[in-house]
Amino acid sequence: MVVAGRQPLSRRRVLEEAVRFTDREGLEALTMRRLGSELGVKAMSLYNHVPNKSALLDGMVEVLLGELEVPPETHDWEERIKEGYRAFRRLAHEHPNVFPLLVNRPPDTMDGAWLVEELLQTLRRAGFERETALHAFRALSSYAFGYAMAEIRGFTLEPNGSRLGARSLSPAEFPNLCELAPYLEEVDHDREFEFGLELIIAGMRDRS
Amino acid sequence: MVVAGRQPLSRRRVLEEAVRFTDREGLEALTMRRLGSELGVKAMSLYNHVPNKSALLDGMVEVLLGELEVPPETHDWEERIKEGYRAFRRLAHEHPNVFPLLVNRPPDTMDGAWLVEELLQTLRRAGFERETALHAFRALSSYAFGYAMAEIRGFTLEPNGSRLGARSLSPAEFPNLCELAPYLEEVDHDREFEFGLELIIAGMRDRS
DNA sequence: GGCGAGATCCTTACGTTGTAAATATATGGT
DNA sequence: ACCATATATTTACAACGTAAGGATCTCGCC
Repeated sequence: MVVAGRQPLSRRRVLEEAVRFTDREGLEALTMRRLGSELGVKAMSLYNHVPNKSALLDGMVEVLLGELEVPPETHDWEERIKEGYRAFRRLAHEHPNVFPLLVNRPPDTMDGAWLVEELLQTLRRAGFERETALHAFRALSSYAFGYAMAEIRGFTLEPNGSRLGARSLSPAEFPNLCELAPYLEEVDHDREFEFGLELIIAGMRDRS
Repeated sequence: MVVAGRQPLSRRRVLEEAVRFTDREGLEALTMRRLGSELGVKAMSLYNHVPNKSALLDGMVEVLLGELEVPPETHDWEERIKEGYRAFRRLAHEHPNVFPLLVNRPPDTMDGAWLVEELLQTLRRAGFERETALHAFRALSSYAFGYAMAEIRGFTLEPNGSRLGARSLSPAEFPNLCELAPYLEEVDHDREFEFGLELIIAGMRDRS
């Protein structure tokens, strides 16, 4: 007799739990044993649904990109482009510990391809020619990815460590940095992201 | 009597060998034992010069940024900005296996701060006000970092896997992507990077 | 109802990893 | 010559990914 028979494990359930768990505990806490126990199962059981850990991580990226919302068509190409990258950045906010997996594993899923297709189409319809559209697309993508990663892990170039926090730099040597120090932490990232997006699109406007 | 007494190990020597080794063999091949043996020493000896592996990686980032060439002043702010980010991107090319460490460990070194200071100064002198300069700086940095990472590890959004290489997408569903498929691989990245840089700077030009 | 096959899960075990602890060796100042 | 300090080694441990083999569950078919 079954009380509340544990619903059978499946690839999807494993992947989704992996994402949930990683959101909660961080990537380096994600081990096969830990994930197994989270699902009420021993580590080796996971190998029935996933060939190895690397494939597990791939699958998590798949789940991540599955949540990507491709924006509906609009008459305004600029707004559509922006919406697309906003949705991309939103992924980083919703899954800050999973998003960085994109660094090591460019996706193999259709979900990412859909967004790309829509963005490229939007650019082509806006009048950009083939290669210009590709270059612009990649500029925007690099920016959006770089910015989202910076929000999660810190800006790569800025000294934000404890040892060298901007307030310990001598204002004589680093006047501009020190002048900005108070702002560095409390910037409204939504606005800042929009600023950069607008910057690039303004540059494109000149060309179309 | 000393034949060719092994020069004494030191933090610098450890870090530099770690970078050299990682350049050659990749990040996941870098283990304490392996690095030790590369230096003619057992793993535990390294702990005399580095408190743990995480600190070793931090040190490698330090070495990486130490190679950053801050461009000399010019009268042309646009050119100076470009030179700065070119130098940053060059790091990725010279140490493709070390550069990605920047993702997890924003630097604690002065070397990075120098570039930031120079870039901010250049922007201020070009007439941008404080916060605009910061936003623009971050837009450029995000772009440059995102692009460099994409060169190393693949563009995050583009389907470039084996399963889903662009040529296996149906042209009916993905006309724009398929149309571009032949170009995706053989783009001149130098040119493309410059294109994006110019795009952002053009956007800034409108504002100053 | 019962049986057999395939899917699912568990146990055990192995090699590797980072690193703590204790020990040994070399070096340099007095 | 001697000792303090810095450096190197040995040994050991817990945690990791996962191979191999055995146990158990599930479900279609007689």
